[in-house]
Amino acid sequence: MPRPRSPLLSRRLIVEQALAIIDADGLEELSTRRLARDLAVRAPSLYNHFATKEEILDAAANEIIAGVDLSMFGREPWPVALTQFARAYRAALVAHPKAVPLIVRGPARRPAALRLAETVFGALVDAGWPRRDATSIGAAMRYFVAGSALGSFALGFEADARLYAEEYPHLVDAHRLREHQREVDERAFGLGLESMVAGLVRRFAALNRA
Amino acid sequence: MPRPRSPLLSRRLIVEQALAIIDADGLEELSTRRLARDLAVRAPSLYNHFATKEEILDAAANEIIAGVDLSMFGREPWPVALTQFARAYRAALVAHPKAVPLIVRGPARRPAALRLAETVFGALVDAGWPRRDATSIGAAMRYFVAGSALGSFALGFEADARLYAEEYPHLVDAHRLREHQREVDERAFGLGLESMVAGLVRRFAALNRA
DNA sequence: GTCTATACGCGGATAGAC
DNA sequence: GTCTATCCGCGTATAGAC
Repeated sequence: MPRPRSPLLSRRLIVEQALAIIDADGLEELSTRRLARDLAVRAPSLYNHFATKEEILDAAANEIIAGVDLSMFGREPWPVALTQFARAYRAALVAHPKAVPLIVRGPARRPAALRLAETVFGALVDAGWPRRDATSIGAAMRYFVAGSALGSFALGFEADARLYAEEYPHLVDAHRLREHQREVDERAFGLGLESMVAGLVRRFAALNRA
Repeated sequence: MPRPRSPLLSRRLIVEQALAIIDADGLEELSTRRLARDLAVRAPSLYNHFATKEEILDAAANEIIAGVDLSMFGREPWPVALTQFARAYRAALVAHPKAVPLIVRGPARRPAALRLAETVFGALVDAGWPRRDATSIGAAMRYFVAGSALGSFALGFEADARLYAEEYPHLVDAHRLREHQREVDERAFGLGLESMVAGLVRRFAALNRA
């Protein structure tokens, strides 16, 4: 098949299909050959739209971050906005759990990720936080959200009860964590998030007393 | 070279070299060929000691977790112990930052990781935390520590000042984050950790008042 | 029972025809 | 702008020397 009348591919089509493959079968299964096959072309054609596979992954990561709701900043008091943001951030990552390793690399030059950083940092500074603390809070949020979305805590344990029974007495019920995976992970995220924000509120008050 | 008099390889040697390669050049560079070359053997020889490459990675992950100090539990009040543990946990992961994706998978059947879970969970329950909350706290700690060790916040930003100047006014100084990477990331971890523990102390007090 | 030699299939990427 | 052909390196698997 020589050059077609109208392009068979586009950056948008490629990114969409890449995300679909990642969501369905994981990052390891995303190969240029597989991606091309699902788009009904040959692998080298992809290189007319992206210089490397890396660029395709970068575009997919930007797409995910672009979906994070940031509208609470400037509309809610900072502790409320921060909590809502963390939940929205986590929701976006959990919607594509197999793509999380991509996002953890940082904003780099991805527009959506830079806009997110700008918004969160700006809102905290506007609320009265020192710039240095605002940076720390933004970073801490990313640590916690990314860590929670990267890998389930509950799924890290085997379903085999005998594994724990003898040697790990406190973990006698650990084999049941998998059954309640969603609930266990969301409860842990909620507890950690609320605790961290409560601690920040205390610190903010102490800061303004001084 | 036929069969040598004494074995050239051992599980310990292989795991040590694997960690050295990961630390030096990253997970992607760890191939069986590279690993074998650095050990002065041929790649297939590795399969006499490990069934798959996956098993080698698993053993490396266990080695890292085995280095986490847990002695503070049962010796310090739980808020102090939890804080010290989180710092020790992070230190172990930061010593092998490129191996963090391995550890985030959870304890599975790795003895050192199971011992860690057993110790942390047991200490919290012994201190008076409900089992469900103790699970959440253990999970939240893992989220935060893994997220912080997985990828630097500071290094996620480019050193190019022009990237931020026009479109992201609040990020005018973001290009300098890289210069102070260690300090920025450690300060953020400390702020998040102290805030979370402070919030947990509050919650614990409320729990015991009820 | 440990290592060597060798082969297979698949990965990312490039050159050049059309 | 997509194709064919091709390169190199990866993990895996098996046969056989000793």
